[in-house]
Amino acid sequence: MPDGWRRWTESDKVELKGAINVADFNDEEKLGKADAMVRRSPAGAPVLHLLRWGLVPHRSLNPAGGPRPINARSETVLVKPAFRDAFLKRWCLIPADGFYEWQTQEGTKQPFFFSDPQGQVLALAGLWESWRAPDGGLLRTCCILTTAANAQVAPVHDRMPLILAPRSWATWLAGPAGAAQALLVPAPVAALRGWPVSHRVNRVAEYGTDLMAPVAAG
DNA sequence: CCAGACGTTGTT
DNA sequence: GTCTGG
DNA sequence: CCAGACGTTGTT
DNA sequence: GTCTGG
Repeated sequence: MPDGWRRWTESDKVELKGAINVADFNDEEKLGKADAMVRRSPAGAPVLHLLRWGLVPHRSLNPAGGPRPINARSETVLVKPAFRDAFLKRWCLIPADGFYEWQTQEGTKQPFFFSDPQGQVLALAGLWESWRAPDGGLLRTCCILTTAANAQVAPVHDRMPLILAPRSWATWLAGPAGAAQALLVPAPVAALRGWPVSHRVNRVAEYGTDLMAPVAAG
């Protein structure tokens, strides 16, 4: 592992909240001073840094008003103006205990939580942008890449985050010009486990690891 | 050329 | 900024 | 994605 | 029904 790197630790897991949740990533009190994401530094060495959830394009006039996409399709990221520049220059890894997907069943939506079978924190492939505020401050934002669901997630939903195994982290952060293109694929089938969770997860105000707890479906 | 959009998920 | 649509 | 709102006046 | 906010 290169200088400046470290694996996600248990404290990361605690501080970084459970899974992808917009409210969490935008709530500075909940995030505290935790560094939420790994990104590549200008010098090339990966560093931990806080990025805010929801990509604000560099050209944005009003970050509060315009779209702030939280997902970018890996299949089209290179040809979409909104993502192309970030895809070519600004990569990050976004730690998450897991992610939620919703299964549509006869008019209802059942949320599921997916995570690493050994409970390790996942690294999601992300892009980031830097936006210069009128007062001179920088707003750094990010989004994740999505890909087709693997065989485990597919029964629930046809899309899922792009998950990178530790051995691929360096390649991703080195940039998609090279082998990173090959990383834009669904996770291996054995890489995830999933179960139904409470509908409480639907409320962005709800927060905490208890949202990941298994419940009976329905 | 200019004007206007620029993203994803989902789909009863 | 850069792409698409007209 | 889901939850929750769904308005107007005036001002810069 | 459709839009915005999180």
